[in-house]
Amino acid sequence: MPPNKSHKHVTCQNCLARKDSLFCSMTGDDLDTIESNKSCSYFKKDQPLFIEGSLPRGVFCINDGKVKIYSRGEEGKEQIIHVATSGEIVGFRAMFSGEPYSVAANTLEESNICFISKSDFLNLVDTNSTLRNGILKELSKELADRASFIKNMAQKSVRERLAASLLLLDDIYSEDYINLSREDLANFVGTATETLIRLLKDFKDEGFVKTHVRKIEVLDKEGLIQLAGS
Amino acid sequence: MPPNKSHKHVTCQNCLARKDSLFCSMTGDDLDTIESNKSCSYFKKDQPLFIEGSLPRGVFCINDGKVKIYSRGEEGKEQIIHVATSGEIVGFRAMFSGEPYSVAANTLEESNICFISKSDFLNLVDTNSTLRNGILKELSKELADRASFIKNMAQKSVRERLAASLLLLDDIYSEDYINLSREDLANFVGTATETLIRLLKDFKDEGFVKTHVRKIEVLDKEGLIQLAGS
DNA sequence: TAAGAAGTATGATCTAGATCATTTTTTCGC
DNA sequence: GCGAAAAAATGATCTAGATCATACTTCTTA
Repeated sequence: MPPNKSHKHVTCQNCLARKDSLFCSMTGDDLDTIESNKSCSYFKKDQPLFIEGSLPRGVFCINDGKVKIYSRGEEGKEQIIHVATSGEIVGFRAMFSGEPYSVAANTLEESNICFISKSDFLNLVDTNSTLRNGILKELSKELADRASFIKNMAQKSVRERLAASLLLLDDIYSEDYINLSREDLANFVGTATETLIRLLKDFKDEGFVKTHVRKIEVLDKEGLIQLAGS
Repeated sequence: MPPNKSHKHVTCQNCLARKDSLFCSMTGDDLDTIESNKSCSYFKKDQPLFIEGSLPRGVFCINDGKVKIYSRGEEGKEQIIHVATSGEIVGFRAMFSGEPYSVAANTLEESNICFISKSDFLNLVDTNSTLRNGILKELSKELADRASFIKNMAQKSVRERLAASLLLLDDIYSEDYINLSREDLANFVGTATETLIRLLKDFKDEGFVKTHVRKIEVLDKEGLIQLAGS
């Protein structure tokens, strides 16, 4: 029986996730404003935060849980762009572009997620230059990440990409085992589910990972780094 | 004989490219500051603006010409992420992230490009909120573009990607024919040069494009849109 | 706790596209 | 304008990985 996360109200002041987030340096006053205007909800597994094409009303702040950011191709196949975890703020890109969401976001597991309205968030960004600089920095880093994502997609084999993805996910899941369905993992790596399953089996046989039913334990980081290449 | 662009000094005030750029709304004072601090140079074809891993000293503002933004894979193969044209400001991502360039930039043809130092640029961003918002918007849009780039890479065939790329480049080269080497085009589409050449031949046979030696004229936009899919 | 559904696994087959080799065309420095 | 070198084109071959079919396992929930 998994620990029941269910709903619990977390105040911004006490939010443990905040220290890892863009809001880490937020001062008393700003924090109070957000705290009194935010709403906090419990999400079950695989619930949408927003869908592709809809208009953003605010940003989501992950207190606890995991969220996949993805885009759906013509035949409905998802490409997962990012897996967000506690402390991350999701959906602020569309806040600035003024355009509808170009991606969708769903919870990957039970999660506690707060919501801050567009106006509250934009006010904050406008008045708090530390936050603003943090956001510029964050956007820039993501842009760099995506450039290398594109390069890997174009030039690396599925085997190499799987190794790189497992390392990345191992970081995101930190002390836990990686907990994604084979299909989600395939959609992150950018391959067919069957291919992913076969390669994962190879990785097991070669001692890089161990599976606990659907969860994946990384055994040999060094080996995977080797395999993933530059 | 191509028109000789060679060096010409352009003032920010008279810069025709500015109206399409992030600097479009810049006011007299800010403009004067930049004008007196910028430097303006003529670049020959295939000269680097900056290389992967080096530290940024400022941003580049394309007055006239084309610049490829790319990243090099293990075996040296380039993945072109973006082709920048007049009015675009190149290299401002790394300005905010505080990290070395994660990509490189080279001219694709003779170009006139101005340089604005890091401190001048950051000052401007800090004091000019219109510019700042423009930059946030621009970063966000690029992030969305790259998400769809990733999806296309993962899910579309080379044929579909070539169609999409030609449409994109046709826009960038606006009134001119697309002018990229087959190798650069292949590195943009994310395929082998031979494969690109073969597919381009198919496109010629099917009447979508016409080639003028190395230059490519798009004949049937609608057809390419059809082919490129969503 | 049983049955259905969803997820995982494996096998067989097929092809888009990479790779290597060679020829032809274009470009560019002298 | 000429010769070398780079770029473009074409042909032959090979394989990573997609797709389709089916079976097995693990979750759900009645």
